[in-house]
Amino acid sequence: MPRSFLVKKHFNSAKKPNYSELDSPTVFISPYLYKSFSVPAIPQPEVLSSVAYNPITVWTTSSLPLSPLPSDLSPVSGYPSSGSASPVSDGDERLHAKLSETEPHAAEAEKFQCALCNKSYSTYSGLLKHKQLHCDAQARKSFSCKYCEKEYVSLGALKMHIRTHTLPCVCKICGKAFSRPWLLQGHIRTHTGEKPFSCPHCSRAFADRSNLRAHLQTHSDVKKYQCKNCSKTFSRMSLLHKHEESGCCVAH
DNA sequence: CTGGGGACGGGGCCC
DNA sequence: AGGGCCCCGTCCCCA
Repeated sequence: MPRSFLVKKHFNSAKKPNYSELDSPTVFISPYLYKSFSVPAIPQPEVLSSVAYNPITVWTTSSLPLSPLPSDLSPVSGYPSSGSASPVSDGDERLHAKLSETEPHAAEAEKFQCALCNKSYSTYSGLLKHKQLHCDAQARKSFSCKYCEKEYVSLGALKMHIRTHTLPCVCKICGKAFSRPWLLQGHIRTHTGEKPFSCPHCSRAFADRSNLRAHLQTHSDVKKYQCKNCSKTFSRMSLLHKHEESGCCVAH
């Protein structure tokens, strides 16, 4: 289940909360976040610099079946290089890697399932965290959000969640508010035009790392998301979903 | 209609 | 424990 399905959505005009109605104190982002204003030139962050990529990667069907991104897209965790037909997050790979090191029984079990909600996790620690944040909360004292119906077993988790309501990080330029400082940082780039994440294959640059990742898919003949029926591939899951819903695949 | 970009949210992990 | 960062995923908009 996509994580974002758990998230409260704002549609159309309602997508943008009326920040003036928020009753919690607003904390303007600290000035250091604006340091980049004086640097219009596009820096190359270490994590996505051209150095981090293979100089030119020709993504062909034979060389990169379904995960045609450079394996070293992110020097932190690496990009999924699995040939699996279904997208596998590098987070999963990290978990699996950790699994093999610390969870000897996980290899056989494959998954750790919550007895209460049946949600599965690839690591025991993941399951534990899930139970702490969600299911065990049902049986223990929980911290309830005053803005919605969500409950958390830890105050920290609740505080983090409440930020999505209070949006304490406010853009000094346009007044738009965000739940987390780094979201504001990304937003500020829309004002400054800063696009630190450059595509190694074309001249495009992006303000958002995730958008660069999606863009990289467009350079691939075989993209990450494949239709099970006609084998056509798509750069984004949403496009695959549209494709499937369009009735292309009769069998579907 | 399709594909791509912009923007943003939450979970997971690390420090 | 809490904050920061990364990643995945989604929605909206536009060409």
